[in-house]
Amino acid sequence: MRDVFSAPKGVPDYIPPTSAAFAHVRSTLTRAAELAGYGYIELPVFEDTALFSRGVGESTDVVTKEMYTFLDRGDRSITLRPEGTAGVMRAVIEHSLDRGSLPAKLYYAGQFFRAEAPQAGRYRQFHQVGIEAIGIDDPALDAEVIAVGDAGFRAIGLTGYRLELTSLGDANCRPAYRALLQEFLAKLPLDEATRTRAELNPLRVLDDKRPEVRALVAEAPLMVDHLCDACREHYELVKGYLTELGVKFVENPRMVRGLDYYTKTTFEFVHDGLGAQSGIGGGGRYDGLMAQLGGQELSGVGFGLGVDRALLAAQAEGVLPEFSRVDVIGVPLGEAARARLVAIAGELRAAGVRTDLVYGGRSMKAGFKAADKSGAKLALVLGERDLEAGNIGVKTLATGEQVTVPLADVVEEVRKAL
RNA sequence: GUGGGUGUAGCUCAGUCGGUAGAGCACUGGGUUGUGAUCCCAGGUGUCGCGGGUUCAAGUCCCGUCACUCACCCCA
Repeated sequence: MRDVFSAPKGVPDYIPPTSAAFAHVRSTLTRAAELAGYGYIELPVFEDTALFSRGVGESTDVVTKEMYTFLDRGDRSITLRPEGTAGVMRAVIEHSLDRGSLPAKLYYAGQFFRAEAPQAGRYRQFHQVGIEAIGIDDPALDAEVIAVGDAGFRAIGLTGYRLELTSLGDANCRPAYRALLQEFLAKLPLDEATRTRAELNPLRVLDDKRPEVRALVAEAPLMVDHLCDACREHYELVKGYLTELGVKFVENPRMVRGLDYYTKTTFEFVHDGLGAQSGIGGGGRYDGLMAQLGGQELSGVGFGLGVDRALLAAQAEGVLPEFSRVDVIGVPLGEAARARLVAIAGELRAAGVRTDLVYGGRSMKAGFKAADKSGAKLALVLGERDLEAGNIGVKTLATGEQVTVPLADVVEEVRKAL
């Protein structure tokens, strides 16, 4: 084999026909956001490194060991965005969207980057569709955000996932709980790495997958049992609204997210058909983030949905439709016919019909093979005899039926037959 | 960063006891002059991941290395 270039480690290429399914999944998710009144925001894929270290949190793995960070030509520290919320908050503050009508409801779609060891469903460049509702702390908004994610996955056709929900408390009640949990964890015979994690972010120990650790923390105190009155009421209301919305959920009081900014409502969409990387989306409310990034003291709520993983889930469930790239393909017999079909293809495209031609002066048989493989519904067959008669053949490839129509009417006839 | 698995044609893979590499699919052309999917015929490619070692002889055995992959960790 020749020495050819390959894509960087852990970076997926999506090529036809899979790329059509990928685009479909992404647009289905963004459509769900649009249906709830979220406006599109287009942001850079790199930002000031400090935006993420301060926004996402210094104690997270994302910041400590997974960021693509480099110095640009002006010796500024730049980082390829590892998640979407910090950038949205930066833009909201910079453009004073928080001074307008609230909540500011925004959605985005694009690439994100984390330098992890790749494995099934985990890439170094991955795609997310995300939404953020900023500026109002209303449990109904939490429920809306969750429902939008759920609606997006449903619209793709997914059914094999569950929504896990919990509350992480807020600045009033979490510090006390955190101390309580740390006290509990300090008494356990944990290995060194886990002990370090217990100091840095004790909640994360509750989410450990190793059976021996799970057993150790089985009796650990849980945040949901130590919520302050305000957080408890908020959580109860979110659950009530979700029920109103018909969104099913299960409570998972041990759920922890990888980003430090979450408070109160926190959720994750988990799919069982994907192997180890089972989270297809997640999010929650973040009370302190905007102030942390130099903005007002305003709360927000949002999610990030994994497009790559949603695609894997859809493939695993077998719910993706077939995607064709063209509707009509012209099969020319001879030079004069080719010239005429080139013109007809232009007319059809202008009329909104996806049209391709068989190129390369191939034989009739090869032409029809190519037409068959194109996935087109109709083939336009044109030869010298038809030209003289002023006709063209319109063939339905699936059935083999062919009708002859006047050349002058071809666009109209094609549109009728599609 | 830590473990396991796998590297042979564009793809999926076979290759026995060491004897200089095969199948299917895909692709292209043809099967009588204007009709595809089935069928038949024909056509091509490999530094057997890479580097060393053992041997008369290595895809096959040994060592190293790289890549891919799955899992841990973490997460979309």
